[in-house]
Amino acid sequence: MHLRINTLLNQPPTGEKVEVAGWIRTRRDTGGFSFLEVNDGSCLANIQVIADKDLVNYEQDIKRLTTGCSVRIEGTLQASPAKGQAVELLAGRVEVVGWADPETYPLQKKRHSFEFLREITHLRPRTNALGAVARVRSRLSFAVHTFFQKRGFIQVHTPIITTSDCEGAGEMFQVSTTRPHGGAGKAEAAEEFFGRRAGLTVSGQLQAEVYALAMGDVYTFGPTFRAENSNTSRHLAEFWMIEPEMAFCDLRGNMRLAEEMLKYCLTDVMDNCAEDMELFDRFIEKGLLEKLRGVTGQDFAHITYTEAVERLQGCGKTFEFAVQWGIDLQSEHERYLSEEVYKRPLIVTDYPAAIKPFYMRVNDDGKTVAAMDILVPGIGEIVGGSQREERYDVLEARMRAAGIDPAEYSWYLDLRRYGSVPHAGFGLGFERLVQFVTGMANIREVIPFPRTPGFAPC
RNA sequence: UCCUCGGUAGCUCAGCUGGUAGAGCAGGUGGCUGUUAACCACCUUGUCGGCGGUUCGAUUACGUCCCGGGGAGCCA
Repeated sequence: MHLRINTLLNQPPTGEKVEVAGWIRTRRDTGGFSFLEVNDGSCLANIQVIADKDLVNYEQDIKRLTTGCSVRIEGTLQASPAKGQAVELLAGRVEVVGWADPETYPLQKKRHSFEFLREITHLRPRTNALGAVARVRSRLSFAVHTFFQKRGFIQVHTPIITTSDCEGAGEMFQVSTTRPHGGAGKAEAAEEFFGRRAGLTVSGQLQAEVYALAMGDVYTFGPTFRAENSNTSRHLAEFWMIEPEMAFCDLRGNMRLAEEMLKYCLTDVMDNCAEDMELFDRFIEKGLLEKLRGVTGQDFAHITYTEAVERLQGCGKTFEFAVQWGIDLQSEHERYLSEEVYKRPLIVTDYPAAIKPFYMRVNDDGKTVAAMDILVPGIGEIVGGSQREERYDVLEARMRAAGIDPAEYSWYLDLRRYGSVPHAGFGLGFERLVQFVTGMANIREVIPFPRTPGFAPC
């Protein structure tokens, strides 16, 4: 039975016989033996293996080992006489499990550009940076669940195939069993598998509300799909979203939860992925750890949309797009506020009703809604949420005003007809969180298999 | 989708005003008693993103399409 390298590296060199299994990163020959750097993905560090020339297969196997070969090695853990590692493995047996022809294997023992690695999506987790991203992503996911579970939230698996659009959330991918050219002019809707138009979910929020109004505090954490033709370093056609929804909760409670959750996740990752975070801090974004500690160490800033507009109009800075009440804040405005004015996460609340979806609760002024966006330096909007409209009449009127047929959403309106309560929730793009935590510039590097317009290789 | 900059060896890039290309790394061979971006010597590698036109001749200038970077819109 082999041991994971991360556990081995944390063991004292007892001289015990152990086995590791992993992939060769580099081989260095020195006179009578070779150094092998073996990585198994359990941690950033490799284990250094000493393979002596007296090993039976030294000439025919070990001296032919190159980057990417898989090996199984039995040996004794010993203290390393040289600097660079505390322990090393003195090999007693080196078995080559799978060769990797160096003439064609694309990965080298040097740095590659992320653009190049994206072309070999299936091999890139074998690199330091992408491996670190994978571990941090996994830990973050765990932290999200831990955070909610500790607070008694119930996880709800909302549907991936849905027939209700979450208005304002972007274009849906259609789900259909009918072939594009096989319709032969028949009534297509009647042939639909679900008897009506269906698509991949753009948000689990509406269904999460269903369970919030039965179970109190719930959350969803699953894949989400947007058929938008957006080509940026912050957008994916398939991404993961975290959406808590709380009954008997207002915007204030919603904001508090979002802030606590972000702080919990950042702290957890810094505590549990120190080695990987060190890599990001050194090579990906200088000052990353300081930035993250700045987020966990102070309260988020708060400003209303109206105050933000006044502030932007009076700041003396000229923007490409003019700032005017009633028009949504542009990226440049959000960046200015979070990066230059506050220099920390900023929560903007109470947006004009006209630019927000129908389900957001109308404030007493009749012009704004109880919405909140959390803007984070470098990423922009990372959280979007609101208190939901719990008043039947107001909600129905808002739906009609938005051109939505209330009959289509009768199930949603029923939640207000029977035992309605004030409730609130938010959506957090998981990949944007991973981006913020790792400092990775492009969102395509923080999801294992990115999907963007024209790109879905495997 | 729009603006903008790019696409040259396996990778990262150089190539002035049109005359079919080069450096580092990687890879191969040999050397080296502890290396860790190993080191030293020698060697190999190209439909110059695709297509079309201009030209005696296009990697270079033109048109178009594809892909990537940066920015914008949409948003998470």
